[in-house]
Amino acid sequence: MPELPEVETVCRTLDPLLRGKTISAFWLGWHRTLERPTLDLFNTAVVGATIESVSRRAKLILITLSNCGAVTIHLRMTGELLFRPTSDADRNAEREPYLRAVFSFSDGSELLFYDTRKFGKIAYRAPNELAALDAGYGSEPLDPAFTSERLASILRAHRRQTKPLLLDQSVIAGLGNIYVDEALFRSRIHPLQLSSEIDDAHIRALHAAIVEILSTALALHGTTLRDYRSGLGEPGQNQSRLLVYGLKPGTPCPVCGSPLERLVIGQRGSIFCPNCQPFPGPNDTPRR
DNA sequence: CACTGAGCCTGCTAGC
DNA sequence: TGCTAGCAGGCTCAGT
Repeated sequence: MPELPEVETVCRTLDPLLRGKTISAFWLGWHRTLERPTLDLFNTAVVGATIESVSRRAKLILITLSNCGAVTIHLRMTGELLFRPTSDADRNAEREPYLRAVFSFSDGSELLFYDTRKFGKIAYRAPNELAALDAGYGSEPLDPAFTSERLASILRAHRRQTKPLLLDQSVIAGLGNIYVDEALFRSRIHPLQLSSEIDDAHIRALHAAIVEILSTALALHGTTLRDYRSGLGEPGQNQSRLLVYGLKPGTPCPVCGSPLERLVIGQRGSIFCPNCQPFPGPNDTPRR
């Protein structure tokens, strides 16, 4: 599932390819893929517009148009954007059933949106809607402003279980289930640990883990477990770096050998090592 | 405010 | 081997 590094890779791939292109037509294959506004209003806003840039906010792809509005695309679980230099009749025959939308450009190229599970969303945001959209998202973890101190203030501003807090896009933008499990494992924090009660050393470890994991994944063009592909159809290479995500409960911890455990937290499967990531009980003495 | 659960979807897999 | 029930989960919304 695409998280920050995967979405960023898609944007970096597509930006040079789409800049300056004029949208000549939009085709919609599944009505719920278009989130807003109506198809008529979407066409009015988008067809004839020229693309200024492709960028990312949280896990959202922003295609900024010449009218200063933007097409936003959320890949959710299985969405894929694929650029094609020419309109090809048999573009991807076996994938055709999952083609949900197509942007055609005036030079004959096109941008295809595939999405097996139909969770992905395309929308148009008028210029005056973009500030509110941006304000709805929290800190970008790869922004230099995301320091260990910033993370500490975020964690202490809430009294919540740490994993759901890290997944909350309005608090920290771009983290998903894979990278949160990996970051908690590396920083030895139990996913249910109360965010306001994490000590300084663990906060520093968590900050370092988040930045390191995301930077490495980005350098390797993302993690491909099944569906994820860049804007040119290339898989990422980060999957070999995952330590615990995807392992089954009972599997020996890669660090200490204890059996890993699985919990469902906020409707998301969570894998962790009960020995490396102990849940701090009420009488627990502070750990060094 | 924090948390829970339903709903959206369909391919894959575990278990019979 | 073949079938089916349940799992996978990002996000929104309603309810406690």
